[in-house]
Amino acid sequence: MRPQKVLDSDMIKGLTHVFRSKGYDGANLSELAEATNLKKASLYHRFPGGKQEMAKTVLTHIEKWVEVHVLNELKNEEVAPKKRLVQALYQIDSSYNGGKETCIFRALSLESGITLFQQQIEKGMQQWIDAFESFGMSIGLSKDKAHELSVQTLIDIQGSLVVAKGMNSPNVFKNALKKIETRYSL
Amino acid sequence: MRPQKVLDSDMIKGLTHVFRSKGYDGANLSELAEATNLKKASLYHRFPGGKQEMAKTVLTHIEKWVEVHVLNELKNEEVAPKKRLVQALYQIDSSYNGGKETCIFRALSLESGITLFQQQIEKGMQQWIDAFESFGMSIGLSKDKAHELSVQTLIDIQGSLVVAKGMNSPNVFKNALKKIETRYSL
DNA sequence: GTCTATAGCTAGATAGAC
DNA sequence: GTCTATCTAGCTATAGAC
Repeated sequence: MRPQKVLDSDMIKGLTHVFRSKGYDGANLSELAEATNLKKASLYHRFPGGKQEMAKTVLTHIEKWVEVHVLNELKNEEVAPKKRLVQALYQIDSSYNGGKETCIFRALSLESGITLFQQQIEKGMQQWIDAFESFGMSIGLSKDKAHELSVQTLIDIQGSLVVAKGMNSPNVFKNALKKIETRYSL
Repeated sequence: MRPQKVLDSDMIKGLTHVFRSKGYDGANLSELAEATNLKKASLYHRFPGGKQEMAKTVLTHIEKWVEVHVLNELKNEEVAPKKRLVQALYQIDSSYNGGKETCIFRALSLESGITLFQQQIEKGMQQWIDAFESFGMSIGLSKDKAHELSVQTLIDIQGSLVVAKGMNSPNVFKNALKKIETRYSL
């Protein structure tokens, strides 16, 4: 077996960046190849399922990232609630590059993307809601209240990213993160 | 002059639907032609600037819609504040088909779209913020508070549309609209 | 596993008849 | 103003050498 020229992790990083900024239709293979430092045919060797498999892999990879950096962080009862929340929000902030990057769920939510990835997107969003919901309950909120707040948290993140992008003001996202913190009033 | 086969208003309606659901890259001319009940060449006759001009026209048209159905509605001091707000939210609800349709700003906010339409999208979002901000002030909120609430309102609308689409649950949007109403506590 | 070269197709856009 | 027919460039994907 000949060694890979590019590590899986680096390759996925490149694919992620392109799909996030361009969406599914807007991402073309020339760009995906360039972003991964591979040629088109090599990408097809690694992803026999083509562009669709590439996007799916990106979604799966992000799912794992969220599990580690959001879900587990929020659940870590060895750390004080406030600190847990702050740390999770910090991770979120940097993963969206302070509001300058788009969310992959949104980027893949236009018709062609949602048709192909509805299940994974739904699961991914549910993961966020579950994470914040269980955090809310761990600090003593009722299940209903915790659920409501977790949905609002996801809405705040997604909405502020859309507005930050559209108005070219990453601060809208930054402020939304601060507001999320205050909503949990710790 | 030979009469138009399709009215401007109907044509724009068709274009709007395609761009909203597919985004700029995902919308292709065959579909745009089909949705407008015209052939490709006829579309080019009406839009010499091609696809870009079509999308730009859609944005301009929506800008006008918002001015009439959101801005003017919220400003109409002949109607009681609560009623004004409820009416505006009702218009918003039906324009997004109860959370099933995507927002044009979001659909055109991926890289190729934002590159072409940044200015118009920014202006369009500012219009929403101004509308709700002046409404907030008209019911006695401070300028700062009114501004904060107006930004939150736009975030709630955009975010709930993203989540509603991703989770295939239009109710997320419906609930967000209700919450917006309560936030103005009238 | 990676590459060059290319197949096969569809995209956006145009020419010219009616 | 609308249409059929067509151009060219770009797309996804594959073949086959190394």
